[in-house]
Amino acid sequence: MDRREVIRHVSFAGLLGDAALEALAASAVERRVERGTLITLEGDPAEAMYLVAAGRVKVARYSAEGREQIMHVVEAGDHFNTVPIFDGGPCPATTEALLPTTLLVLPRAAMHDLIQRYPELATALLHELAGRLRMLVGLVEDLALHTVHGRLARLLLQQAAAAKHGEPPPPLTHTEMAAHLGTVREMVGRALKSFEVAGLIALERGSIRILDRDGLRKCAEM
Amino acid sequence: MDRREVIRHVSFAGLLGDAALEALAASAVERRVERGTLITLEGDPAEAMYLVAAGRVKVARYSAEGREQIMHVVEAGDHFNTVPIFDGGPCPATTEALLPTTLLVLPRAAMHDLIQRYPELATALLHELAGRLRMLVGLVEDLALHTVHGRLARLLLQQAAAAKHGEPPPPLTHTEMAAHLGTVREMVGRALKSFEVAGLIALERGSIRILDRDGLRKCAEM
DNA sequence: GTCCGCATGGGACAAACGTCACAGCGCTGC
DNA sequence: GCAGCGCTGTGACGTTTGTCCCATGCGGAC
Repeated sequence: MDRREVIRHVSFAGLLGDAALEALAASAVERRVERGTLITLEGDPAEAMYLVAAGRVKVARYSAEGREQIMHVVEAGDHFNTVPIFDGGPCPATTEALLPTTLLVLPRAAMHDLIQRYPELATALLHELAGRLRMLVGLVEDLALHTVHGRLARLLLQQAAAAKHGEPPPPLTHTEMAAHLGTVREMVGRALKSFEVAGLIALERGSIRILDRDGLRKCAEM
Repeated sequence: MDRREVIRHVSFAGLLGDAALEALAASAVERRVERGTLITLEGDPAEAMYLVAAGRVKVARYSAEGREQIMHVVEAGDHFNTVPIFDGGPCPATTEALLPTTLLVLPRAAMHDLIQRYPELATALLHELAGRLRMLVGLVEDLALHTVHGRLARLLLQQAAAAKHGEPPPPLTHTEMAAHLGTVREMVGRALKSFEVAGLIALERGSIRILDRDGLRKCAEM
């Protein structure tokens, strides 16, 4: 696919004019990576931010014992590693391709240059970063103020909502859900089981069907 | 104090030219609030962002049972409620003055206008939001991947580091620490006690002295 | 087919965490 | 002084969460 075509479909393209889009496309370097490729490592110096042209990327941190906390999953049209480009620090998280992925690499210098020339780009990025901040505030609230059951119920409801809005996210494994929820695989399995015996969900091979949306919402407040 | 004088001392003033600073000052409305005043409420529509000219403001979320999770404490020269101005959503958190506080209120429309006229302002805000994001990623990691002991050890080390860098933060009560750490008062008390018997800290009336910095750093990894 | 890796299910147990209750202490305001 | 309030200290208890371990099932690679 043409790079310009890709750029036209990034999440914040609507806020940019044609000239800015052209310039973005001209500054980007394409890079294809396989599933499992580590794109940035937490703590490494950051030279670029990335747009996902196709594929999917996981943004996460890891404990010394190897437990994973996912901050965000970046879909096609979205960006990552944006923070260090603007605050000048090292990469804040480790990022890994979850699928064969095509990236557009935007070097720091190029971004700063583009922002000078196309102020609309700065506005668009402010919008993006603000949204990301809101998401993270939600994640903090979840982790600090709710039980695993509550967080899981919320995750299930979110997934269901996303599925209705067109883009059906791939079914997550228990391990992946655990990494989103700040817990471990076994807890997810047990919590799902308890939702099933309570009649809130039906566990089918590889997928979960919600039977009692309101019941789940009750659980979500724990 | 003169409003312009205040604006000159906001954290990101260094990135702005004189004209932009003047314009910011001209757009701001001053507001004084007592300690304990709620400035924004989570979920309310947002009309403005705020600069703290003097005082201190707490940004937090609350569970249904009343437990508090502090996202951030805003000191003089810093800003808050910035997210909803740029992503268009409601206030993401409840904010409360911890001291008698002087605010500069920057209405959404004024900010958008200023950014059009002074693109440097957008750059400065990108820098700010990126830094805030990095902080929150750290908070998420803490909550998801570390025990209360580990988080507390880190908090003590941070406070000590901040004290060395000139601005001695006010000693926190156990309840306040708990709100930072996503736990409850009793846990903080017990964890401090355990650090004391381990010889890592000395508990003095109202303040905590670090005796074994390296020992604390070890604990911080839990 | 067999083997292997990965996802799942589940039991037993231990550690971490939160709740409740109560007591003491120091300060402020009356 | 004394009452009231907020901060602290502590013990007992139950819940939540995490760890370890093993068994099952499924699918792809060989």
